[in-house]
Amino acid sequence: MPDFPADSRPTPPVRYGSRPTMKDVAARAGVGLKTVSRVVNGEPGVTLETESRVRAAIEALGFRRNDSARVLRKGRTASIGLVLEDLADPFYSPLSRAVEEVARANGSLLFAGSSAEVPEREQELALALCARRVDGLVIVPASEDHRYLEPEIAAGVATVFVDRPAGRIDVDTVLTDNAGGARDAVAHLIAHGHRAIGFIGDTEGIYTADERVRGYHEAMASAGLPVDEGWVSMGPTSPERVRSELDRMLSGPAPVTAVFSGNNRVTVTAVRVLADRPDPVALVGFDDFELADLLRPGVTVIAQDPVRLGRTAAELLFRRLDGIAEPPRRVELPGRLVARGSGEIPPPSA
Amino acid sequence: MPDFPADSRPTPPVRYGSRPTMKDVAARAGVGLKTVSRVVNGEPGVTLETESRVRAAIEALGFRRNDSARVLRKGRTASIGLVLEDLADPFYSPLSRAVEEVARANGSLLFAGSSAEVPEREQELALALCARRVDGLVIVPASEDHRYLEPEIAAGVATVFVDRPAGRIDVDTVLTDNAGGARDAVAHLIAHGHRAIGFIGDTEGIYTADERVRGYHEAMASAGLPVDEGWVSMGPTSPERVRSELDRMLSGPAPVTAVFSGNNRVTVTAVRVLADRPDPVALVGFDDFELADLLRPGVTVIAQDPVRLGRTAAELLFRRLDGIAEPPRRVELPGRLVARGSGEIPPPSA
DNA sequence: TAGGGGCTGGACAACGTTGTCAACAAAGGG
DNA sequence: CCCTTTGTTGACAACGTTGTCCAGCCCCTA
Repeated sequence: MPDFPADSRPTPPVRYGSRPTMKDVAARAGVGLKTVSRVVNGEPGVTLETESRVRAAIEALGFRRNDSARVLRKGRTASIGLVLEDLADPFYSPLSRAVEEVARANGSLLFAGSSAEVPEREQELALALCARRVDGLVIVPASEDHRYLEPEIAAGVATVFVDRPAGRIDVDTVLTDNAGGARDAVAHLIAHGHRAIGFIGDTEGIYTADERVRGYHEAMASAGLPVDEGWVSMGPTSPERVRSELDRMLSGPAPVTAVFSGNNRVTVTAVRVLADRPDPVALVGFDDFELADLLRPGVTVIAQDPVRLGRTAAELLFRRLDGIAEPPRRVELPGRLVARGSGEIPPPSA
Repeated sequence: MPDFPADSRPTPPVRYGSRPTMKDVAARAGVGLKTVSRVVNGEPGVTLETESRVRAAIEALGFRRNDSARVLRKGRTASIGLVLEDLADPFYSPLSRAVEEVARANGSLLFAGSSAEVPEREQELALALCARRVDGLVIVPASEDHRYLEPEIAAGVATVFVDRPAGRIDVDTVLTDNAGGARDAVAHLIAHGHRAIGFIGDTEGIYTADERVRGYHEAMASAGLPVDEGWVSMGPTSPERVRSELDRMLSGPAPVTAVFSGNNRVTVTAVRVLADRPDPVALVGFDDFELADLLRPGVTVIAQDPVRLGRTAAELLFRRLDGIAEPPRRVELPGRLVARGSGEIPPPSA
């Protein structure tokens, strides 16, 4: 029941392919542009009667506010970017979900992208996100030098690194205590009687890989155990490499009796390889994975908490966006040893 | 070696907190606004000498083009949106990675969001993405009525549904042949001698769940087998429910000798439950999962191809954006039965 | 009934970019 | 030597929204 003659002004036709704007809505409702804006944004100062007329026009035209224009005007985009190694990696996908959850709670949308462990791609992605003027960035770095982010950070893009630290810039960082977890893993094997323990890790230069091998060496050293040079292998986590390295370690001149695997992909391959062997070999893996408890024996792991990692990082980010100005923080979350059987296999001689 | 006196005009200071614009760059380089735009976009018609002066200014100021403004001007955002049930679900994360990969190949960024199976949240997310003026949407629907998308689609937002069809609108869709896969699964169990086969599926109303239970009934019917009313259970995939339903089916008055589980979460719980039983129970699951081959017995599954699902959907979307105008297409990808042992266990009596 | 105060509504500029168009200089042809 | 052509450059409007500010209007009071 419109209280004005419905046909007193021509209603513009719904144009396909080009969207109606506030101007169109205003024309159709017979009000000013700003009044439409007020209705759309729930601002006060519009009579109920005017508001309902505007709402009817919005409905009729299928109007939806253009947030690009809004962003341009307001400065804030209410979106954050996430750059990680691989969206599909079972370790990172709960992390991204946690980031998304926090973003949602703060009214933000999430841009997500995978670097595929290629430094140039990380940079390309991060800068593309900055060009979109994301309010903040959560980054699992693949590169070693992040000075390229300095202008962005100076311009106010809140930035938090997760899982691995940033290179050559000082920013908020959320990490797991990788070296500590590795020490625990190796100490666990030593406690079960092992002396010859192999380590198969990810490519050298990746922070987590380096920290874990460091923890391995520390644990061996503090137990007074020598490390044979063939016991440590760093490289790509491809099944082929892991398989051949494992075979080498288990059958070389100084064979290992236990294996510490440096991440979940390595662990999975290791489980496969070890299952083919006649004698059981002790195994502890870094990173938990689904069904680890269902295997026989269950796989003992150092479990990180990817959800907490992501949540902590995102919360830190939004605290920055709320204007908290503290020096960059470095949060380190503990790993947790979950004993399931594979790590408690004694050495053959014992 | 600038060929103009470096101090002939005052260089504006780098303002922190607010970013330099093309205007700033132009002022610093002593050129017009449009010339900066040309350099930034690699348009022809700029002398090498002018270009280098502009580049120097860009470098010095840390300028990065504001893509929000660009989007506003150009209309296309070079970004697409992905709405799915759960970013962290091991089934959907390879799908999202595949979508991301195709987006990247087409020069687009990806907005990702989880609906958590809540219809309102799906709609809220999809419309928020439309307000950001994404060029297209890939949606794994959680709701039953998608007419709310009609104005968006009319306005040119390319839209593709994956894994589940859209409700009450006619759009491009990419699905797995769920009923067919379910028929294969049940037929496989029947071929191994089973007559009493239970089905535990996801909540009724979810398309894939309904299709799979339909396939189950079809396979039983076409083998001339009756279905006891206690053999079919639909509901949430929580471990508690799955456990109690399984226990009920296996020990009731008409106990089943084999189980067909309706998705990977159900399957995982089923494996756990069945591992606790003294006698082996045959099991086939819908959806493959990592390590299914490592369990003893290996778990027989109907494998979908989430990567292909995602890739196909995204490619369809970009084909639409390239202006292909065909009626909406419905692509159905086959499932593949992977026999690993658990499905080949004979019934106890045999 | 005139004047003042509180609401409501609209005109206008600005956000940073790109498309259009015209100005200008240098080069070439008659 | 002038006119045309080619190539380089910049002024200006427009994209759709929001913030500022001012003009009416209504109601109340004196």
